[in-house]
Amino acid sequence: MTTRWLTPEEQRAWRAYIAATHLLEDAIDRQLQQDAGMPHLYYSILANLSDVPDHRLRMTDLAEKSKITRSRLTYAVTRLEKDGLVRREGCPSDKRGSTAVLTDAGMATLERTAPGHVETVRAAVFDHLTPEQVGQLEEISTGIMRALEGDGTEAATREDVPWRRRSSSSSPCT
Amino acid sequence: MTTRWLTPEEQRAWRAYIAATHLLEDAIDRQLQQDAGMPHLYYSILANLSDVPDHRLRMTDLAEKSKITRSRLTYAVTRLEKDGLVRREGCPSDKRGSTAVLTDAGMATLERTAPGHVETVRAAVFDHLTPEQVGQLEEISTGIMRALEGDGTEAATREDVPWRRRSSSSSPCT
DNA sequence: TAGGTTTGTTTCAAACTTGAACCAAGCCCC
DNA sequence: GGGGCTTGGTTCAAGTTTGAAACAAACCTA
Repeated sequence: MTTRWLTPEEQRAWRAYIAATHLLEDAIDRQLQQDAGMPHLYYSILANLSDVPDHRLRMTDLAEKSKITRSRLTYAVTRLEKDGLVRREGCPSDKRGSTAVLTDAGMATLERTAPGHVETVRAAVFDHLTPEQVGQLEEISTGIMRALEGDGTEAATREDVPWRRRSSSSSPCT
Repeated sequence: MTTRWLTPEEQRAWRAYIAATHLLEDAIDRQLQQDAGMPHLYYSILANLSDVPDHRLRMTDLAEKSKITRSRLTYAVTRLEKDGLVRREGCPSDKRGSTAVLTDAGMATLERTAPGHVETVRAAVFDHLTPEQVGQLEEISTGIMRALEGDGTEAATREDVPWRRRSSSSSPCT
């Protein structure tokens, strides 16, 4: 089958998207490194914990929620634990499991640095988007997400796609 | 000044965008690592070279075009040079400068792997976007780009805005 | 034209990411 | 109740990224 190349419009959109993404991640990383002493991903991990009942999550669930590999999360949590922002707890009901818990210091860091982070995101993104565009961004992003995660309703045709990840649901381990 | 938090709609859009971006970069990196033996960024660098007259660009211009730091580019080009896909040439007219040139092998690699890459991008992104959404994606991305390239982290970088790019105007270095 | 500044690029160490290999602990099933 | 498979998580080496510092050539400017 011959390649279906991108149309000129698609190419322009793709290039703009790639460029915007690079610039944005750079800017956010710089700001958070400056103000919170950690890259964006690490901040997101804290945020993801803060955002869940009891501020605790099984490693696998936290990786899933953060859209990163377990290996990467292990490294990140090790660092955050060293900084005292997160603590690991074993899981009594499943001795393989371990649970990441946001500490008070972690919560405090989050609260102290959230305003600056939001301000950066606003300045870079939302301050010049119309409400319609906000909706469009969500829809487009959700579409990409679904295509890559699979939503379970379209099993057979996508079975061969190599990058699909199985979505798991492990126990809360409270 | 009190923080202007994100509205619920903005939050949803932001989270979806972050998630989509992570998943997409992962997927593309995996595909290209598989098929071309290099991460997306390195492929983009080759593509950026292929896309310019003579397939050659001063390091700084290539970094600018690729939206990455010079340091990162130096590392990448060193690796690509080791693989024979790019070659460095000195610049006679400005002895500080060096120029990255796409080799025939680099061009061949690009041609061999482009279809698979496009297919991945299509499957993840464009196959489920309407033409309107493609336009919206471009506009939103362009807006973010503008906000971040104009909003200076430092004055010197801002001087480099299109109308007075000394490197590209003064020394094509052919 | 000597000094200081700017510009183009590289280097270096420390931090981070990757993917495969690994180690337990649960699970299954005869 | 002892294999064999799966799952949760970590480890390890190799590769990549970062930001600051180093360098050298070019550009002032007095």
